[in-house]
Amino acid sequence: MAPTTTMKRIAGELGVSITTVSKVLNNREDIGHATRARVLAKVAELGYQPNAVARSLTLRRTHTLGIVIPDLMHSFFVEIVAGLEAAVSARGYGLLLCSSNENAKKERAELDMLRQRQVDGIVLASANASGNSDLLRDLTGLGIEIVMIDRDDHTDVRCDRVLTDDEMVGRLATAHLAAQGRRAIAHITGPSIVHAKRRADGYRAALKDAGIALRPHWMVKGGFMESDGYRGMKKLLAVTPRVDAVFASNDPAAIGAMKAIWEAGLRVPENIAVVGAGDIALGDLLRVPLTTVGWSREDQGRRAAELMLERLDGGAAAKGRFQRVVIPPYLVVRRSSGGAA
Amino acid sequence: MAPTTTMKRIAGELGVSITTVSKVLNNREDIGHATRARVLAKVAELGYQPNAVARSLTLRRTHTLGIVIPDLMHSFFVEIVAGLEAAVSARGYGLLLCSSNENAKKERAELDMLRQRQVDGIVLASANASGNSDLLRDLTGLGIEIVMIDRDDHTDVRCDRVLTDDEMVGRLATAHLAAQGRRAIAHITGPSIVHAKRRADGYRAALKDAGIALRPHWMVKGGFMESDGYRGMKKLLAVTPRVDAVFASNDPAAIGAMKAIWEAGLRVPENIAVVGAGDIALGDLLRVPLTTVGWSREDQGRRAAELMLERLDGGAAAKGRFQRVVIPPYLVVRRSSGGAA
DNA sequence: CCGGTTTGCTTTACCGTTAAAGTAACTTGA
DNA sequence: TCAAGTTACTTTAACGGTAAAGCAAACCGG
Repeated sequence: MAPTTTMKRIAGELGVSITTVSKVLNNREDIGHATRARVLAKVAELGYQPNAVARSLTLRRTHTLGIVIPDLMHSFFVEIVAGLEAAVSARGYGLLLCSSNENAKKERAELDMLRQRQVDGIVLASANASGNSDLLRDLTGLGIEIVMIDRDDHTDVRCDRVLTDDEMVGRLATAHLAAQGRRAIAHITGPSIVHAKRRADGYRAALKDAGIALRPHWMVKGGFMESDGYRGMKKLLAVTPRVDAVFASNDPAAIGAMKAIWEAGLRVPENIAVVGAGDIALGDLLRVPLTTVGWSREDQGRRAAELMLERLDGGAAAKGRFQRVVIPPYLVVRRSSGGAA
Repeated sequence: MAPTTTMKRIAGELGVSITTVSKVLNNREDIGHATRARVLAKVAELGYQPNAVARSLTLRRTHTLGIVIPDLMHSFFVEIVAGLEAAVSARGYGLLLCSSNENAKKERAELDMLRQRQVDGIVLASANASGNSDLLRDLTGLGIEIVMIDRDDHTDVRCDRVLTDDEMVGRLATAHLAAQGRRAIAHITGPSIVHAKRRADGYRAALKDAGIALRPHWMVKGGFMESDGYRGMKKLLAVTPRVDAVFASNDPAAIGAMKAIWEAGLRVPENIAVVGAGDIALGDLLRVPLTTVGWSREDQGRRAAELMLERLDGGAAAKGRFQRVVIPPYLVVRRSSGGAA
């Protein structure tokens, strides 16, 4: 194994002190022209690379961030990670990737791991921060910056947040269906988290704006899984008069709903129009391409990175109030809502 | 900002030496029962967490691995990362995620970054290791273990490899088409890398096994992108007598091929059967579900992790010859090949 | 030509941890 | 009863780097 090139070695071979080498590498003023040149030559000759671990220890900055997401198999989070990674690596930061597997205990373990590794900051896309806000407060107390993705609760954790406007998601989806002339617009709700509740709020608000009275049984309890949408739609199909449109709380649920509709011998969008939310990848390659409301996850990741880096590297000016950045949702019209080619 | 709890602080409050605390935490034998209990109590009281950076510096082990992939937006690599992350975090290792964006220069930069951060090992899913095998040799020379994913070239880099059997991929796809009674089976090749060449070898071998003579023009140059498949199929549609099946070198190319077929007013699989390779996510939600040959990327990531950890933590026994682990491919029959429901 | 400043370097200390060597006090065994 | 362990610690040094203080030699103005 090749001997590692350290500043000590460079200093030794040149007959100067280690500090001199350090100063050259950090562009300090008080080193003479000749010495600087000699050191630089040696550095190039030996291919010296600084040891980031040692550097981190003295500087008390690792230039490393942690990202904790609930599930690596979900394209949703991966897109956030992609946006984050790009922004973060461009600024010379490393990114420690952690998956909590939707499990609060594993999340705790990952957060502890990140703490021990002395990361400068953590971006948290928590499925379930609920149990862990004590830990999060500890972390901020230790000077670890936190940016939360898609979480508007746990307001006792002092951090920036990057989220979408979930009420607008529900509004856009529902208003679009109303604009297509649908009048019996149902909603398969999500799980009991703020996001889903706000989407339902948007649904109700858009119905009202369209002058449609919300009928009983139009809102059925669902969830964020395909099977939830399937079950929810089964229930809706029993409602008379039959609904002519449904807004599912996310895309997987919408896909489940379409399956239930087809099973019942009905057609999408002719009999029932369907709109989802989330704009998942390949959504346009489905048997019936799915109309959905999305927002840029890459932006979400990128903005999270920017907030974080601003706090870490920005001047004192950056240390102001914690921010809530909202990524605006957009409507993607495809065949399932009967709205486009 | 809360004061960080260090061993020094614990030692101070207890009136013992730092080493004593260290020994307790590392379960050394030579500490008395009473002292051990006092230290442990203090550790619990102050919620002490070891500083991994300092630990890494003395131990010369960071318990951190790097993973370098070409593209985070491609589900293929993400699945590998998922398998890797699970295995690695279960063993207490951290994972630094890097994307090379299919760019040899960025890859170099990321590898340098990982070297400076003193990672114990690097898992490399290189789109283009070509230019960087010098760097890779440097890294192994420094004692950084490397595991290459899906790469069988650069044999001068001493490392383990986890790959699939690409010839078998081509064989399975082609033999399946032959088994469906197709006789004019074309192939849209991939880019000029070993993988693609081996898939083409498998294609030729399976044709031979089926007693089909390979006709000129049946093999057209393609690539791994949807547009490559589209263009390749356009060319194939001009061949007479018309082919009745096509094996595309990967799934995106197969999707492109299907689009070209539909544009020509033909049907899949009735007129032309299509098989891809890779088994990308959501492949079964396509307008015509795609028959494909896949292999478990999670396994690939997991096996990479196992090889790596075995080398890092395993006894001397593990330091033997470098291994080539082959992940077996499997056939997924869906509608596009006319083979299933 | 002498006190003070500037220039260009070195010395010392520290970041938080572990390993190796050192050392008292307390057993042993013959 | 005393040399030779054994037990339970402490001291010292090191990992690779940075920051602060120190210090000679050259330079400068009056």
